[in-house]
Amino acid sequence: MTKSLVPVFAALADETRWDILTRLGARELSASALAIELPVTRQAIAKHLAALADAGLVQAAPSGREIRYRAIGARLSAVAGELDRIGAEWDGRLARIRTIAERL
Amino acid sequence: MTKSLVPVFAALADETRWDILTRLGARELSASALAIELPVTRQAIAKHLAALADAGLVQAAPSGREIRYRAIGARLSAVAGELDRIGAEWDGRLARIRTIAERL
DNA sequence: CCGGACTGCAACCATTCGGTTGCATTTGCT
DNA sequence: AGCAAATGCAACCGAATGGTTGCAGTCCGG
Repeated sequence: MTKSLVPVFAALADETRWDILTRLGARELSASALAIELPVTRQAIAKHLAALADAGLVQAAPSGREIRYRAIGARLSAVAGELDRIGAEWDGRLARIRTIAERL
Repeated sequence: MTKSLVPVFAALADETRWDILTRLGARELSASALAIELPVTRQAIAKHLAALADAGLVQAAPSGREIRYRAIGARLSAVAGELDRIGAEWDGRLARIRTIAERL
């Protein structure tokens, strides 16, 4: 496993996308609704939502003629878990090497 | 606080950079040494290292005429912590809203 | 049933970005 | 001292990316 993670970070590596995410973390909103609050076009937001949905960070909820989105915190936490694991592994290995070096 | 995080994700949003990071997580290496193992130029790697150092994910250790780098796992874990916190917050709020909605 | 609100698709534009080549500079080792 | 190895800087290139405008399609409400 260990499937890339990179696409997720790519999705998170944009200020506008974070703006969208934090709002969706507070309440469900449609693309048009977001377009009113943000300084960009609705189409731009639609693209961002597609990217976020692709990364599993957001979920679409069709409701009548509009589509509301909500942020998936669990996804973010899962990524956090992987990151923490990797970080610990790095520090662990380097510490082990240092120990060996000091023994010489 | 809550300073952007975005630059860090930008640094992590590249496959080559992860390749570099994982190798530096195993052992310290110089830019030239990395250039031998990876399918890109040394200059490209130098740029990546600069970006990673900027994000605090890597630390330079000058040693004679070469500069060895090592991955900073603690930094990654710190970011993981922030992410987890945010994710939990999102799910918390949405759950609270759902509870209120069901009470109607 | 028809008009307005919302979404979807496509072309296009400017900027950023990953990567390369080329050259200058520093620094260690014999 | 002098050569080889390592880094640094700069210009340049193609592809990806965030954003826009414009238009076609869909779907609820009076």
